[in-house]
Amino acid sequence: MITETVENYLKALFTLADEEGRVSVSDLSQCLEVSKPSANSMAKTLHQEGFVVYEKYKPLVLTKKGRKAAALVIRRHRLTEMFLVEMMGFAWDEVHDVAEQIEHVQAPSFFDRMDELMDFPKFDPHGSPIPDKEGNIVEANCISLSACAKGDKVTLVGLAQSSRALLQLLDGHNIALHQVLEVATV
Amino acid sequence: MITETVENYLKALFTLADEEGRVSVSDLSQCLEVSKPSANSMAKTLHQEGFVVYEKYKPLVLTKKGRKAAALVIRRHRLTEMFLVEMMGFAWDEVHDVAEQIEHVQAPSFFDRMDELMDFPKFDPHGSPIPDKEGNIVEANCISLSACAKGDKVTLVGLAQSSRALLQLLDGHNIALHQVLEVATV
DNA sequence: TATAAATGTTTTATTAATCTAACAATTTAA
DNA sequence: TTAAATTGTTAGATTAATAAAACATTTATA
Repeated sequence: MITETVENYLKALFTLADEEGRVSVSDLSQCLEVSKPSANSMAKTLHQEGFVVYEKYKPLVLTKKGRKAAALVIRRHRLTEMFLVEMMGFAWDEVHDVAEQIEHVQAPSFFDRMDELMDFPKFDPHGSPIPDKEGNIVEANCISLSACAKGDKVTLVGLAQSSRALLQLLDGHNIALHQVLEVATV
Repeated sequence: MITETVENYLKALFTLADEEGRVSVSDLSQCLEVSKPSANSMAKTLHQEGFVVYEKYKPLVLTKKGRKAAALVIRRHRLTEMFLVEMMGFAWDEVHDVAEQIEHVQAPSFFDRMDELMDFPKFDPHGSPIPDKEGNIVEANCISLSACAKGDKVTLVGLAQSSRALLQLLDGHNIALHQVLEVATV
């Protein structure tokens, strides 16, 4: 059975690999706040289990199996976040830590039921796409704020990061998802 | 921080201690399906942490601290079971395993919100009392079926065990909680 | 009460995950 | 192209939880 720790490493790999596809042991260790030897040792384990391709002194690359496993953890995380907000009345800046724990629950029917009760949402409360049951994830159809020009009228559909600080900052300015905004400065 | 394993031992102790108050290492190991050396070793740990009184060759007895900690795990378990049934549409024989996992989530607000959304239920879907936030648990105001006489009209308010088999047997006879029944044989 | 059965304990070992310290390889920059 | 910095690895130890084997104690029974 896949351990909680392995699931966390996979999730980190998936997130870090977003651009490059390749993740250094150093980045991995930093992201998870563990020592480099820990990340190194897990790299070997993940390679043995077929979740990553890994050779000494080379960065890690998720295999198809690893990518799918990671996407399914992220699916559970984002479904949970959405459930906490939509069905349980939590604010979008309160759900991360709880979801971080619930994502490891081994009970497909639990997440299926959440999904159903919410009528199969496609995005989480921060606008991030929810992978489907096969681990497929849709590319967000959007442009980043830095690519906008002054005066552009845009709809906020997602956040690249969703740290508590950022979420609360947006709250403070009464900015929420799906709102139409005008770019004031570049 | 109290580990998941410790929480499971405490829960077992609380349940087994129901009558006697004293729990043998053997019973504990059987209940949790671990070896006797494992249970023995945990007995020492729990004693060191002040959750039980334990002396070599003597049965374990929960301290006040241990009883409270155990009751709070059971509170989370039963709140979760109730939530799964009342708010998520699960059947009463489907909730045990999921609750077994979710009970370990470290997020008081999550359980508080459940409690609130259900309007502070006092019993779980099997009629077992839900301990309050201080770990106090009400004694069920009921008599056991074996103490009934033929012809007695009774209301089913709880189950001493809630194994899947029993729950499904009751389902098969269309017997549910809070139903008025007549004792047919003694 | 002597013996068998049950129960409890110690010792030793394993596994997963982690760390520190020391060392090796690679990359960057002078 | 050598030196410094960064990055990666190995070796050795620790912690929590577990179990098997061997032994000790307690309890039950003949």
